[in-house]
Amino acid sequence: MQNTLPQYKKVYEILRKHILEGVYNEGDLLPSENELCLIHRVTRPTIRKALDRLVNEGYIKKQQGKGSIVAGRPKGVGILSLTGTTSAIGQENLITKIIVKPELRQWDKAISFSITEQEKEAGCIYMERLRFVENKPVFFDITMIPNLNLPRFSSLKFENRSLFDILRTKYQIEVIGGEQKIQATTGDKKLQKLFSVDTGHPVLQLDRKIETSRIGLTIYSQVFCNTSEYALYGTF
Amino acid sequence: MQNTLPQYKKVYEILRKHILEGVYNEGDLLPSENELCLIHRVTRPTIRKALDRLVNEGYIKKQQGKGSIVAGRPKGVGILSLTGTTSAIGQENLITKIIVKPELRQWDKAISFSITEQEKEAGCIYMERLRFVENKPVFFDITMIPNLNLPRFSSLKFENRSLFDILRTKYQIEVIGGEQKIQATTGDKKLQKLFSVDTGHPVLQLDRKIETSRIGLTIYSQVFCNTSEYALYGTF
DNA sequence: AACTACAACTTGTATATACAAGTAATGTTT
DNA sequence: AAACATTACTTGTATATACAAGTTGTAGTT
Repeated sequence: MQNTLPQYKKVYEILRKHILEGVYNEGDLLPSENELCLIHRVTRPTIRKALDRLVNEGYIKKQQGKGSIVAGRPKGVGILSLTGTTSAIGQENLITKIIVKPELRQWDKAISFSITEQEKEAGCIYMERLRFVENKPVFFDITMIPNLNLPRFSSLKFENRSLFDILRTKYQIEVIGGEQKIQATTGDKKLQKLFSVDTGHPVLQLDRKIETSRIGLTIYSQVFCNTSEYALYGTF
Repeated sequence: MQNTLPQYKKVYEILRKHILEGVYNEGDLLPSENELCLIHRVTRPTIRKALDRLVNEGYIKKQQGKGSIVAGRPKGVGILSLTGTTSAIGQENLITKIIVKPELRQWDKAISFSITEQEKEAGCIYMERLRFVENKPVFFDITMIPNLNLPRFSSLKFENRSLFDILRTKYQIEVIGGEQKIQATTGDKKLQKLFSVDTGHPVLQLDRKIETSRIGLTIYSQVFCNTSEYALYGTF
């Protein structure tokens, strides 16, 4: 039997999708909470829980006496404050090429965060992806996930879906926090080739440790960005 | 009669204060939701609303069946999500040298955000500061503030105080949001000299536009970081 | 025409209740 | 002693209800 999502999450997913797909546009009012109750056949506290989350993530703003105003694309979602590359750039502009398909391997020695014994034993699902913005390689992502109870994960298709979308919808795993280090470096030979740049070209490097709602499941990610044409952008 | 805070906010304020003051320490469990109900004489949904906020801001983490675990330090600090350099590094480790004292001048052409007519007319208070971490130059800040009703600003001492502390305490101006661009570059000659690095040394560059609670007052800032020894660190 | 008061909406806060689901310690059986 | 089942906790989800407070349009008054 499939884990059924709680109602408020279902509503959240639907509304979020509708906002992203333009069913509601920036400045529009969502249906009132009472209307949403009727539409989704739940009570107001449940609707409000879904809306709270949309507010938190910047999809809508609420105004007492007026309604829920659609803010458009999520704000505050530059790659700096968020977890995924996709959410930072927007799915439509981002083409992904898998360099290394998800595979089980030992943990890389070069990881800049320390991992637990449990993670070490479980091994690591490793993947490398190169992401293109307007047909130019801009991001190179290395993702490492401990192999803990993620059935059929390696067989999933990542081409143009966000890793975190998949985790959220398929496994009910959500990001609850994390830490990151950021620095300017000169990429190594491999990176220079991937980005088609000269030796000494400055590259942005982000090392991230991303905690999830599943206990013990921490995702490690390393992102390199060629910022010479596309600077990272974010709000706060 | 003073605006009374809603109950869930009162509870939030109390718990937050207790966490910051060490009444509860990192790893401790908060009293259970039912205990908190008795303590604060409210019902569970009210307590849960207060806890939700603490979770959102990273003060606690919840685990079903177990309890609310105190996470300790406030999250979301770190230069990437915050406004000032001081708040990211901590005042005690940061020594500041003024390269260009606050002076009135025309706006720099090189500013990477567009400014309004009003700002242009008012002119710009310009300053440059070099910041040392453990006696090594790590940050170079350029700050530009429109000259709008900030009496005696130029005569203030900035040596070891945060700009934003001064704005808050002297002028009651607070940061309400902003946007930033971040990229990896190779610094120019001037920067290489300031940082004592070779040509081609990668440097992190942040361009920021910081909105304040005073209408029309937007602060523009450019920060260069030599991340070769001190990577920027942040949580989210 | 301009203002006022009201009515009908909206979201915000709070209570009371119920059951589901996860955790941990305890007691029982093997 | 080890494995299992029970129990008493914890947080998670959901409903039903009530009233407060802010917004907006409308009808009535000046």
